[in-house]
Amino acid sequence: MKYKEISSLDDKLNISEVENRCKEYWQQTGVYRYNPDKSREQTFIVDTPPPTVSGSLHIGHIFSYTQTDVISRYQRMKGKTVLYPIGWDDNGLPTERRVQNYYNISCDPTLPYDNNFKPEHIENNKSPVKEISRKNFIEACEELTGSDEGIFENVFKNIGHSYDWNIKYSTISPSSIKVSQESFIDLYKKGEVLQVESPTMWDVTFQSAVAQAEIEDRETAGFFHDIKFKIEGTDESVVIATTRPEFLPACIAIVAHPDDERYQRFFGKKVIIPLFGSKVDIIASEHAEKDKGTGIMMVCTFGDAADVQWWKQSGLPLKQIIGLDGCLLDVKFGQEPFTSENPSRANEYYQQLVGLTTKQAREKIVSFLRESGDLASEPRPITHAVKFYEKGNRPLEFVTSRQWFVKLQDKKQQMIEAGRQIKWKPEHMQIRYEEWVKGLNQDWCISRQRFFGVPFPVWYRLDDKGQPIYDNPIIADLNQLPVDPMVDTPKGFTSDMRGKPNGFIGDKDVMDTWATSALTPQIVLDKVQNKKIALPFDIRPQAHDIIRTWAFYTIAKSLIHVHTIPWKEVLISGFILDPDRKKMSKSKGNVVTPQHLIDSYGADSVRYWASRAHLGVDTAFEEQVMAQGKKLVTKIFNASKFVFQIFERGNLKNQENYQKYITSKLDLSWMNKLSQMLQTASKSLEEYDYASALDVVEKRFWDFCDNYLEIVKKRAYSEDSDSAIASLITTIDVFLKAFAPFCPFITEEVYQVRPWAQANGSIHATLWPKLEDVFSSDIQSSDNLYDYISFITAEIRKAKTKENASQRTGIDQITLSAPENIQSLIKPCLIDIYNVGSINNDITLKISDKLEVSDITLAPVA
RNA sequence: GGGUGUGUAGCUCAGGUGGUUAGAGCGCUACGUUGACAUCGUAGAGGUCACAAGUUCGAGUCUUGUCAUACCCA
Repeated sequence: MKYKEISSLDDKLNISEVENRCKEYWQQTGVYRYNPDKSREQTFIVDTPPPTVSGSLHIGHIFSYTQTDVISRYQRMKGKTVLYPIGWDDNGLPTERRVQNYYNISCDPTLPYDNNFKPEHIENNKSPVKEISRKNFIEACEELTGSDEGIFENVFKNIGHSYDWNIKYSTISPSSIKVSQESFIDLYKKGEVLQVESPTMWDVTFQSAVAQAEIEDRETAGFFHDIKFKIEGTDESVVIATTRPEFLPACIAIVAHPDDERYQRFFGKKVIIPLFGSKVDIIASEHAEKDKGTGIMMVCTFGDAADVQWWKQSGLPLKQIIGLDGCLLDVKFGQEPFTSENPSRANEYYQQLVGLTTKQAREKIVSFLRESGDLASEPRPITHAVKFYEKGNRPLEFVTSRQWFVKLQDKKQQMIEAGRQIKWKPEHMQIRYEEWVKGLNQDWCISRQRFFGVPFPVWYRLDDKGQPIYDNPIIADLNQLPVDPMVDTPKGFTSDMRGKPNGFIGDKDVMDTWATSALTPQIVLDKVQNKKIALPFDIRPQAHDIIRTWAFYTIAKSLIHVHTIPWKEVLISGFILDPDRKKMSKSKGNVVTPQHLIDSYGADSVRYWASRAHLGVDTAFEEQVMAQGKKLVTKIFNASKFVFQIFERGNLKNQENYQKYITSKLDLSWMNKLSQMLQTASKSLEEYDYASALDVVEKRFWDFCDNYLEIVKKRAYSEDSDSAIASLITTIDVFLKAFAPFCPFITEEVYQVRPWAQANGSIHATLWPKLEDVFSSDIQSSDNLYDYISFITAEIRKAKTKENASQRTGIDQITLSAPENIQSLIKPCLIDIYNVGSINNDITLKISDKLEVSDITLAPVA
C-alpha cells in the first residue's frame, strides 16, 4: 500500500492528517500482526491487563499502556514478533451497576425471557426500575459493554498502540468463558476448589460474597457501648465494651486474657446475657487483648473476623441472626441454639428487632438496655475501622452461605517462592507482593451472586423431595464448554427434569472477576493456538494497586494449573496523580480524560509525556510536558525537512551506502556521538528503562539541531558538501528509528517520504539501528573533536550575546588557545569554525594548557 | 499499628558502584530573528539536595534517628 499520494513533507506539519494517514496505513498493511511461525526466542509476549470497560478510561490508562507499547515497539525493532494482545474486562459487579443505571433496569431471574425487550438509555432515573429476565439482563450487559469497548478501542488506536487487533478478547466472550470453565474443572479435579458452607464476607446491598482482595477498611464514626453482664449465681457483673450491641442475641461466649487479674476468678463460670437471658461461658484465651475496651469481650456469630476465628476454634454453636439482606432474621428464643432463662421476655424483645437493619436494631437494643438498666454508661463516640466492599457503601457482614473457594492458604510458601522467581521492576514491588501473601488469612472465595459473569459449569441433583444434593455436584464435560447451567442440561438428564424431584438444578452463581481475568495468559494461548509458546510469558505490565489482585491471582492460577510462574518479569508503572498529588478516581471527580489531550497536542506528544516517567514512580499530571512533546515532534519534522532540502541541492542523489562519504573529521566525531547514544539507549530499553532511553535520544537530538546542524550548515551548501550531507541524512535516519517507539506517527511520516531512500514498508517493521548504520565498516572515530568544536561555538555565541549582537554578526579577530594535541585535531576543521562564527579574518592560534577562546572583536554593524 | 516508597531550583522531574563550580523541561529575565523551525534561537538569574547526628580525606548519594507526605495492609 502506498503511504502518501505526494511523496514529500507538507509545508506545515498537520498532526491530525499525519495521524490519520498512519492509522490507515498500519491497519491496511498489518504491521503489528503477530507472526506465529517465529520461534519462542524470536517472540516477545506481553500479558496486558485488560481494562475494565465499565470504568472511565482516564489519562492514567494511557500513561501506563503507552509505556508498554514503547517496550513492545522496541522489541519488534529488535527483530522479534510481538504477541501483544489487548482485551477488555467486562464481567462483574461494576458492569451490572453501570447497566442498571444506564438503562434503569434490574434483573429478576424468575421472569421469563421477553423477546421484544430492547434496552434503552434512560436519562433520568425517576421512572420506576424495569424488572427483566436474566437472559434479557445479560443481553443488555453485552450491548452496553460492546459499545464501551468500541470507545476504548478507538482511544487506543488514536494513541497508536501497536496491538494485534486480530487477537483482542473480552473476558466474557464464549471463548473466555470456555477457558475459565476449563480452569474451574481443572481446579476441581485437582481438589483445589471446594464448596463450603462457611461464614463469608457478604455485601448486603449487592447480596453477594466478596473476596479478601475486594475488601477495604474505612474509618467510620461509631460508638462504644458499655453493657453489664451478670455473672451467674453471684451479684457481680462484668462490663463489656462493644461497637455492635445488636449482636447481643447472637452472643455465644465471652473471653478475657488468662493473665488478666480482673477476670481470672470468673473463668469457668457463665454470664447471663442481658435482655435475652442466654447463658454463655466465660473463657480464657491468649487472643483477648487486655488493653482493648474493658479487656473482656463478647463473641458473637458473627460480629467480625475475630468472631469467626473464635467460633471455628471453640466448636460453639452458630447463632445466625443476620440474613442475606443484612436484616435481622426471625429466630425464636427458647429453642436450640437460642436458649434463654426467660424465653417469652427474650422473644418479646427480639420480635421488635426482626426485619430491622443492623443499624436500626442497634439503636433499638441500646434503648432496651437503657430501660432495663443494663447499660453501664451512655455510648461513647469513637471512630474505628469498618470493613466495606470496595464498591459498596454499607458495612460488610459475615453471613454463612454456600460458596466455592479456591484453596490458597496452603500455598503461601509456594506463592512466595514464585514471587521470588519473577523479576519485579522496580525491585521493591516484590516485597509488596510478598507481604500480601504472608498476610493472607482466607481462601479465595470465587462465587458471586450475580448474573453477568462466567457461570460455574456445575449442576446439582435434586432428591425425591426436590431438595438439592450439594455433596456430589455434576461437573460439565470439557467438550461441552462453554456451558450455562441455567440453560444447558447436564449429561444423563433431559431439560424437562430441571427443578423437578430427582431432576437437577444449575448453579446460579457466577465467578468472581479475578477468576477470569487471572487467566489472561491462558485466554491468549487459547486464542492463538500455537504450540510453540507457553507460560511463562515475557512481561506483565501493571500498576501497583493491583499487585494483590491481578498479579497475585494470576500467579496463583498459573502455579496450580501448570506449575510455573506466568511471566518472567512484572513491570509496575506509577500512578498519575492530580495536581494535588491525589490518586485519580471517578468518585473524587478528578479524572482527566485522554481524547481532548490527543486532539490538542497530538498522540506522539501524549506518548512523549507517558514515556518520560520512570517505572514505579507516581507522577503529578502536568500538561506542560505534552506541550514540550509537541515542540519535539515539530522539531523532528522541521529538521528533517531542512535536511531534505540540503540533500536535494547536493551531489549525493541516487547514491547508496552514504556512510562511505563521511570523511570530515568533525562528521566522524559526530557519528561517534550518535553511536554512543545508540548504545546507551539500547541498553536502557533492554532493561525496560524507556525514560532514560528517551532522555538520551532527545538530548542528542536537540544538540543536533542547535549545534551540529548549525556548524555544518554552510559546508553542506558549499562545493565540498558530500561528507556533511551524508552525515546529515545518516543522522536523520538514526533519529527517526530511535524515536520510533516513542513517537510512531511523526517518524513514520518522515520515514515514508525521505528523498534518499525508498521506504519498503513501515518504519516500525524495520530493525533498530546498529553501529554499522552509523559508521561504514572500516572507519571509526573515538575522539572528542565534536565536543571541542561545540565548546568553541558556545564561546563565540556567548561573546556575541554579551554585546547584545545578533549571532550573524561577523568576527574580525579571535584567538584560539589549546594544547598541541587538541590543536592538531581542530586544525582540519577550522573551516567549520569560520562558518559557524562568521569569522572574517584569520584565527590566531596559540598553544596553552587548556582550550580557550579569547580576544574576540566583533565586526562593526553596518 | 505493620509494609513499601517519596521529600533535590517557583512547578514537574533526572541524578549506576560516595569524588572537582548539583542537572533538564516549564516558568522567569535580557537579547536576537542567523539558508528548516516564533510550535524559533542565544545567554542569564534561581538550590546550606526535608532536618539532625554518624561513617569517611570527602555525602544529594552510605548508616541511624526525627519530621512531612503518598500508596498498600491491619
